[in-house]
Amino acid sequence: MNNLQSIAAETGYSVSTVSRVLTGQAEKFRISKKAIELITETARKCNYQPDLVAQTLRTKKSKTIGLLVPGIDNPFFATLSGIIINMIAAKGYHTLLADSRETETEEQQALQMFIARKVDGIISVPVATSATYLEQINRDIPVVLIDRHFRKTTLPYVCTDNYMGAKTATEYLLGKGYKRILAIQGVPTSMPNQERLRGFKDALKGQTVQYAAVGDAFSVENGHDQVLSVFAGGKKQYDAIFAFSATILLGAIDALRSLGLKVGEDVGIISYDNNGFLDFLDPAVTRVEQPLREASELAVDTLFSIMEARREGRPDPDLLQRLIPPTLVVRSSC
Amino acid sequence: MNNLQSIAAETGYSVSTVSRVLTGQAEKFRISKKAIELITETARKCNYQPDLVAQTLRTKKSKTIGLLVPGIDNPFFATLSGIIINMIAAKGYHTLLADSRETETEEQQALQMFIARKVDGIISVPVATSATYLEQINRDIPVVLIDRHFRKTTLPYVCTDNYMGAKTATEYLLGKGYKRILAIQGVPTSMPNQERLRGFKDALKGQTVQYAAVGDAFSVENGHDQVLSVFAGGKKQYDAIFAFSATILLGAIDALRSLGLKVGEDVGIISYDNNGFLDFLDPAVTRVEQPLREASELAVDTLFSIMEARREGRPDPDLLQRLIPPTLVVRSSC
DNA sequence: AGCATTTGCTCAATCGATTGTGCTTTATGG
DNA sequence: CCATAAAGCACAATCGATTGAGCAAATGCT
Repeated sequence: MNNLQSIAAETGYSVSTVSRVLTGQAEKFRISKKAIELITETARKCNYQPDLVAQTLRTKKSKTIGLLVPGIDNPFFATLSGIIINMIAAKGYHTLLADSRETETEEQQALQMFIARKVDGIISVPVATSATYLEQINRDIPVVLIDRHFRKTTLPYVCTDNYMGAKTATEYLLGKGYKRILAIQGVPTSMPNQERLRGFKDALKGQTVQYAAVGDAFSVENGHDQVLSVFAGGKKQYDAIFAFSATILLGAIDALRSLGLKVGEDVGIISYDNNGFLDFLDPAVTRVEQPLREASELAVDTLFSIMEARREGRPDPDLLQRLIPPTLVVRSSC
Repeated sequence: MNNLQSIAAETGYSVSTVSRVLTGQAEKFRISKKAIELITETARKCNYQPDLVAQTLRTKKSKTIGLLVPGIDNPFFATLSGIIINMIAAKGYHTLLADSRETETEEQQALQMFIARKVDGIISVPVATSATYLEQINRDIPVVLIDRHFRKTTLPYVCTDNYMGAKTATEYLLGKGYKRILAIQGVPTSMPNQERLRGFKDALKGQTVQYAAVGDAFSVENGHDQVLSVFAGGKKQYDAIFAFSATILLGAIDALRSLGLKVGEDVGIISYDNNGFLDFLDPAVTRVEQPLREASELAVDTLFSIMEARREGRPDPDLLQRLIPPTLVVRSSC
């Protein structure tokens, strides 16, 4: 055993005294210097580590954050998770990571699990189409959304301005003189996708440009399949492609090559997402980069400030619902 | 409230009876059909969810696995984590993810945390140079190593055969007629790196080939810096480069380009790691791919079978220490 | 000396589950 | 009709911490 009881027995003090010493409440309860020293020392030499489970049960604080993403196998979310996990660790908290795999039921299960495990806060890339469930959870456990949000919600979120990003990208294509533009989109129900689509279409308003938007997933296959079916028969239907994610981009490039079309020459291409690899493709891919680190930091800080406010009985800080502007990184693919 | 007590009050039965019914031990304790139905029904309509923290405290089983990687921001480990997390989820378990950031102290802290949180098992990509600490933990909590292992250890592990992979890659380069080969390595203390280096050197034994191994991290910067300093002054010191990871590869390519050297023509290049992007570089990169999914599956299954054996008081199953052979994926970069 | 205060600690309840033991009540057998 | 067994459930301890309340001894004050 290595618990309060054993230390109490060892030192001759009671469990409560030991507890108060080791939680730093010694002076508040007027524990003698002698007791403090003896207890601290025995704890050290026994290498005592408090049982976090018991602590959680008693205090209702687990020092754990639940992180929920829709697909950890997607490099975008893997990167995002990595950043967030390290920021959480820097605050002395731990992370329970769950993957909803783009499905609402798995999302709900994960959230239930978070609750049952008494996480102190939740950071989520939501999949559901309605905010109500998360808003309800937020009454008990602070929730901050990242990357995706709901149109009207009382939940705080930090996303990048997908509308603006897509609009900028599209306008860039127009400025380059492209006249027939194909957008390949990701999950249509997700807010980033909807916003990118809106930005794409708005940029094209009033322009004499042929365009279309196809696709349904942030995946390599989707990019591949859409290009194959749209360019079927070797017709050069479009002179530019706007890929809504790097994964889509890869699939699209692959398909273009298999059709014998030269990327950047026959078909200009522009992408969304950050990915170090994009600079190493030939041609290097012009893209809309999202400030992931900044967004993550804002989200994590917001979550912790809400947690702190609630701990102290204060009202939640001002509702943060921020759209961070992305950056157009110009290379040579269009 | 939404606990056993409230359901007990609601139904008029005692907490213990409710517990036994809801944990499926009804017949074992001869609970009447009437009681079973009433309790099950009330639990359902109250949407009762057992408190996993309390359950863990009492049973010492958390249904949680601790996953420890040395750098979640590295795409390789991000992918690996993603695969493992989903496999763990499929078994009905949850994942606590920690990042040791290649440092032994952070690794130890994470492991301490796993213990304090009563994880049922640990999957780790170890950073420490000695196995003793992990072996000690393994006496209480099953530990399975993945990707990295220790030379002599009683711990089960699933790694890819890095020696063979590097040897094969190097022999491939030799077969192509390269005479001056530069290896850029990653973390020198890590077993995969040591094995790759060994394979590299063994392949060169008895060959009239000039070679060197430089570098110290699985990072883009390392690849970049090593190439710059080795090729300093525009001299074409080596006609081929063996990058020990995809990240190193990127840095190297970047540096080569900045020096005006054509990848694949002036300098042949071969890499380690799987990464979908490698096929899209120009030229597509010849590489040693590791069967990550297979390795993960083996590791997870092994962990769970050990957990099961111990639960039932059986001895651990046969010690699994497997090196899975990697695959050489031939493209056009050398 | 006598009372109040401070010091230094212990007791015991509590969080929400699980589980060994034991107590009624009803059924069974002879 | 009584003994025994089985059925059906409740009691209370337990996991390892935290925490409000309270008690005895030491000290201060007049």
